[in-house]
Formats: sequence, structure tokens, C-alpha cells
Amino acid sequence: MSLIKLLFEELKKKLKIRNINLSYQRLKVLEYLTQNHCHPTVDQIFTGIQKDISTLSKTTVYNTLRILAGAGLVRVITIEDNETRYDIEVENHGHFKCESCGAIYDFSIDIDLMTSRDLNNFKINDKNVYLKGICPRCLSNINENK
Amino acid sequence: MSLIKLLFEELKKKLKIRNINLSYQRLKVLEYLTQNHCHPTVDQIFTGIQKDISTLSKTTVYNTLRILAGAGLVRVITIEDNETRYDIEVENHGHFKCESCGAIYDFSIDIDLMTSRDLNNFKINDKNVYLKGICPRCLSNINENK
DNA sequence: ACTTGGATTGTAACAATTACAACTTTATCA
DNA sequence: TGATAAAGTTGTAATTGTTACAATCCAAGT
Repeated sequence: MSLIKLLFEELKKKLKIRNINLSYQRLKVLEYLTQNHCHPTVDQIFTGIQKDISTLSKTTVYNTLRILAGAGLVRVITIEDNETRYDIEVENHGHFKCESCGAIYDFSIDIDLMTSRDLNNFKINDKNVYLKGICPRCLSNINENK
Repeated sequence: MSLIKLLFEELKKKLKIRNINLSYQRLKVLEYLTQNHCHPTVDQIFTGIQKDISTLSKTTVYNTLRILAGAGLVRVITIEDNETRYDIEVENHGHFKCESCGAIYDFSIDIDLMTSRDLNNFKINDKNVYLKGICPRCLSNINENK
């Protein structure tokens, strides 16, 4: 049995619990996200998978991401208004966006701290920490050009 | 001197420092935001001010918000991908969005906690904490309808 | 009053996302 | 296995939020 088949069966079970069928397209989206931790946009995911599935429709990518996000398997990153990004990692971490080069960095943070007395009677489902600024690489570039 | 004239002069000085001229439209946007802490969308702001300025263009609202955000006078809230919201308050606080009714709540939080060893060499300009879940009002509605 | 530059306006363009209907694949069960 | 139903995919069209841009307006300073 090939590696991809094994992955396939593994994921299939995982998704079955959440009542999601695993199609080839959905597998490919998950595969792309596990191999590209760069917080890709829909367009990047679409273009990336299209190499393997030439008939792929962008609608499918949207549908798949919506379903996977609903099941808590992928994280939606809306750090910037015009570009929604996706992330497979669901661990405790925040996101930093460099305002100069646009890159998004993960950083570890204790998400449990992200609460407040004001929210005592609220049911919290999702926590996001978004920071913006300049990354070290761009900082040193700026200094060099002085 | 009328109240609005006073506010006008006050703000004018404040903006002068940042090299921004204060037009009537810009004043109205600031006025709307101080009177509506509900984190309005561009559309809400536009519709709200249109009552006073019938010739108002939505482009002006966009321009104004961009300028004010750049000057740090308003905060951009991109908690949801499809609707950018704006907030006059620049104090230390996070935002909670109710996934049921869509309302956005402020909550106090120590923004200084929002950091990480991973970001030692980063220059941080902006910090946002976005939570999602169900607000108390919707929670009690759900319980009632059981 | 004239000029200059910034602000506003309205329209058109653009990009991301969603709606929808046709079609294809997969699952179910006799 | 084969018929039927359900789910998934596809492509196009529509929708929405936002930006680009050119024309016009307005206000400040000479």
C-alpha cells in the first residue's frame, strides 16, 4: 500500500468522526496545507493543487476550506482585510505580519491568558492574536540602506 | 461659539500635529465614531453621515478612514474576513464577536502580555486580540428555546 | 481676484467570495 | 450487482467590498 493511500485511510477515519467524507480534492487541500506552513491564500492553494488536478475548481477549494475550518481542522487567518489565509496548525500560537514584506510568522503564546473578567458569561470558541510590525530581516535591510 | 465649533477647533489642532487637514467630512466621520462605539462598517458610517451630508461619497469615507487609521486615531478591526470595522477607541482592549448575533464586544485585556520570546528581534507596531463565541444574551435565548 | 494644492465626488475597474445549476462520483441498499 | 439517492465537483454568473482615477470643488495664501 502506497504512502498516500495510508495517509488517505488515516485521514478518512479522522474525518469520519466529524461526518466529513474524504475526496481526492479534500485530501489534496489537506496535503497542501501540511506541506506549506506559509499561511497560503485560497489562490495559492488553488494554484498549487491545480498542478495535480487540472480540472480543479476554485469553488471546491472554498467549499473544502469552509468545511475543514468548521470541523476545526484548519484555522482561518484574517489578519488583513483583503486576504484570507489558512493554516493547518491548531496549536497555541499567534500570528505576526510584517508590514514591509508581508510575510506571516507564527509565534508561541499562552492562549489561555487571552481572557478577561469581562467575558465571564461568554462562551468562547476561538481565540486569535494578531500582531503587526517589521520583521528582523526587513529591519536589517532598512538599517543597511541608511 | 457653538459646541461643534469648539470640537472642530480642538480636533483641528490635534490633527495639525499629524499633518492632516480637518474637513467637514472628516469631522463627521470622527463624530460618528465617537457617538457609535458599535464598531461600525464603512457602510454603516456612510449611511449614518449621509443624513447630514447628502452629497457624501463612499470613497471619501474610505479615504478618511485610511488617513485616520494611518495616524493612529482609529483602529481597524478585521475580525471577520468580509467586513472591515472601525473603532475610535485605541485603549488596551480586545474584541469578541458573537457568532450568533454578530455583535462585537470590547473587553479589557493587558496587551503587554501579548508577546513572546519568538519576537525578540521584531518591531511590533500593532496588537490585536480577537475572540469568537456566543454572547450571554444569545446563550440565554438558546437555553430558553430548549 | 488668482492660483495652487488638497479634498471630494462619481464612476468604472478590480478582486475575493458566494450562489447556483449541471454534471460526476460515491454511498446505500435491495 | 445494479438502481437510486446523496454528496461532491465544476464552471459560470452574480454579489460585495474596495480601490483607481479623472473631474470638480473648495480653501488658503499671494
